[in-house]
Amino acid sequence: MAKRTDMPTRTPPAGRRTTIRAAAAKTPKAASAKLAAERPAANRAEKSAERRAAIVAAAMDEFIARGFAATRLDDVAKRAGVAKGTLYLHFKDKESMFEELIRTAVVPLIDRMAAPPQITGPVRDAVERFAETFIHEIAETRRGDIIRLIVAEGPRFPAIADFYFREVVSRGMAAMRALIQLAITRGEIRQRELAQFPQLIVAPAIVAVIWQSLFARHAPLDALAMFRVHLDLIFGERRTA
Amino acid sequence: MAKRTDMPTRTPPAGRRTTIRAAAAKTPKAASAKLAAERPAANRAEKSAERRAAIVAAAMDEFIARGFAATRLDDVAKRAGVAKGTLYLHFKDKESMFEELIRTAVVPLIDRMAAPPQITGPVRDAVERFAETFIHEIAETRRGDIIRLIVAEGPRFPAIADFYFREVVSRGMAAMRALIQLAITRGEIRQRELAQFPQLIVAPAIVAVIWQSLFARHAPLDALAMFRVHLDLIFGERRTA
DNA sequence: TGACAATGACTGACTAGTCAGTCATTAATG
DNA sequence: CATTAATGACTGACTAGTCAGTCATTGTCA
Repeated sequence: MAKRTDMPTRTPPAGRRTTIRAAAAKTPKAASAKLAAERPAANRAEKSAERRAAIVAAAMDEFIARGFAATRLDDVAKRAGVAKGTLYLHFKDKESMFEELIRTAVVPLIDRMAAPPQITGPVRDAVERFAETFIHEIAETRRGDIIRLIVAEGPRFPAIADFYFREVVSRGMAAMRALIQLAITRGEIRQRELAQFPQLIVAPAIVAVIWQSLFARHAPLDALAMFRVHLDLIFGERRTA
Repeated sequence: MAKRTDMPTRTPPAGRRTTIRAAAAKTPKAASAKLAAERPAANRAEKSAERRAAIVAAAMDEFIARGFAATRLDDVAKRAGVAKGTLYLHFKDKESMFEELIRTAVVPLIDRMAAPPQITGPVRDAVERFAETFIHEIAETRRGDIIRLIVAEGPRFPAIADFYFREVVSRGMAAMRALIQLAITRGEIRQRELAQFPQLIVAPAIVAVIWQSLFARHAPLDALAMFRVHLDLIFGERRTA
């Protein structure tokens, strides 16, 4: 396989940067203003957390771009601006790194979904707000790539597929089903069978995510407009917004 | 250690060393012997075609199960019952093998889709027949895994994503759009905007494919029933035929 | 406060494999 | 027997994971 060809903005050779001798007004407690010239105050714990964050970000980029098997930890380290050994101070091995990464990345999804749906008006409005959030913050951002990554690697990482199903899919399905049922009792939705297949509500969003990854360059997709038409199908057409 | 981070249980080395002349002579264990024995009247061209088919089938299994990067050609050869060198008599390298494989596998999709939609009754019936075919022959078979494979590897194989978009997606979209427009003029579909997003028609089918790969074990999905509800949303409810 | 010691985060050369692709040798075919 | 097909041992490039050593930071003491 070809080696890296991109690798934008080569990060400097890590935090060697000794002898900076910044004219920092030394605080009484921390005489550690040497390396901390760049950032205000960074003690050991903070720096470690920063490094970990850098590793996580770098690993995310690489895994998304190449998938699990084709990602080289040397590249992750280089992109994070650390030595390879440092990776192993934060993660047991490549596989744990990958799984932990996915888990971390999925948490925002869960939080977003766990927010109470705010049903102060028509159910359709709640669903539409939900869809706007999803499309704006997931389908059109890097989080969408994570969903694609789960689809791609799920079969080889059952632990990840299980986790995702348990934490996101089944919960989201339950929430959707409740919403559908509410809408049915209110007379907003006529198809009672829809409650059996909450997947139908979110299917266009999933397709939008995939489309953006694979075909955006061929034919850009206005995911939100598409979803609004989809809602018209479910709730019946309506004019005002 | 090294890169033995793969999950699949490594197949044991099996019978090693020594050119086993005797074995090939008596039992149909050896692949070459088997082929020759089963098809007595196989000439060179036929045998070559058979071998190629065996390689294609084996490679498909491996690529689907492991993805491109994690698939070992040694395993493909073993599964196909040929030596590794034989692979290179049929394919230039691993990458060509993968791309050619996808292309080969996608042809049936195209053929299926290219079949004239047979609009002798309501448009809904045509779409429903189409969906039945799709779900029965793709979502519930190995071809569905190929779609997942394209989703998984597409970003790293633009040639494949391009090919798939050109040969399947854009054609399918055009066909769907024509169908929608016909249904609109006939009054079967009310939402005129649907013609702008033919993706909405097939979205549940795509989701079904992904669901089968990832979550079937957690919660089996009756894809056909789901699609019928979906069609009710689009065409309006109707009692079963 | 300044000097020295202890700590442990970080490094990167190195080990122990792995695997795509090659090619000399052997088998099959016509 | 002359070709062509097939084989599988071999090579070399590549990479996950390790670990002995470095040095910035922190703690201690006068």
